[in-house]
Amino acid sequence: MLTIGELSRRTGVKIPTIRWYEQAGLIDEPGRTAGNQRRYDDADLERLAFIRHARDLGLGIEAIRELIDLGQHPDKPCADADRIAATHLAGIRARIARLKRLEKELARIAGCRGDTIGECHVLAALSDHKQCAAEH
Amino acid sequence: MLTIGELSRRTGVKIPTIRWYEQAGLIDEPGRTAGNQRRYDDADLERLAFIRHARDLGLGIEAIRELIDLGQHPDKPCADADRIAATHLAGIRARIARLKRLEKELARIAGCRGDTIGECHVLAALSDHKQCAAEH
DNA sequence: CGTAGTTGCTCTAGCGACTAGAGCTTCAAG
DNA sequence: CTTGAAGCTCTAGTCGCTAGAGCAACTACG
Repeated sequence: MLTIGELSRRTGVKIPTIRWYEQAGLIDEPGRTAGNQRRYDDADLERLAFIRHARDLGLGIEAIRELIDLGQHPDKPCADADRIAATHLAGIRARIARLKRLEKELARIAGCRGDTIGECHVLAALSDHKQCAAEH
Repeated sequence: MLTIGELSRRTGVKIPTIRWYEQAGLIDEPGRTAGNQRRYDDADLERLAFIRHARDLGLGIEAIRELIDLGQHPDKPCADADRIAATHLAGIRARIARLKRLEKELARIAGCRGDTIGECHVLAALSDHKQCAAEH
């Protein structure tokens, strides 16, 4: 039996966040002591580690909820879980592509050789989208 | 003299967002008609285009506020504006690096060859961080 | 058994950067 | 003068937590 503090220490998830996950329905409501304190078991620990890992990989709460639901039904097709991961992967790739465009543009903008704001081309470039090499 | 709707159309910034920028102090409170409606001029248009462009490049509101302040003082050193852009660029590069690590890990995880959830390695990999090739 | 100190509880509010809606007023065209 | 579009303010909601107030319970020591 783990207190919420121990669970937090073992998973690296902060205490208020654990309670928030409970509230959001990602983890089951745990048992309570006579004095109303939460007590967790190893299943809760695993569940929370799963959530933590998925969050670290950037999955959203809704996607995690779906994955947990799937995990409850071992007979459902694996393709469902795969689709969630693949969708998320595509999202990440899109974000990388966009950030790379921004990086290019900003790298071009930064590094002003003027002295004062009046002749600063950082501000000029930000004022005028037409100075950009590409869309972003 | 532009209405808020025209300003919105010309800059691509939605009407509530323009009002929000005003509230946030990024644009000056414009003049009003006798009937209390906002009327903008070309300076407001430029300011908003600047904000829009900086936002598109991913700068935060606080950074934009600083840049606007700098723009009001043409005698200040250009290095200040440059520092903001460079800081932001570094942030973007860090985000790209992190997303690339996630991409690698997810690409490895996705593409399950099992049939049912019970034998799905997507869920297994998410449950167990030790299966990951690297930290993320 | 008493007490002190740590940990837990609930509830509320705040973050960034908007977005959406209700319910009302004003403007511009015919 | 009427109609319909566009404007106004104010409030609340988004996502994924995080922080704080004010209290209750658990644990270790004497």
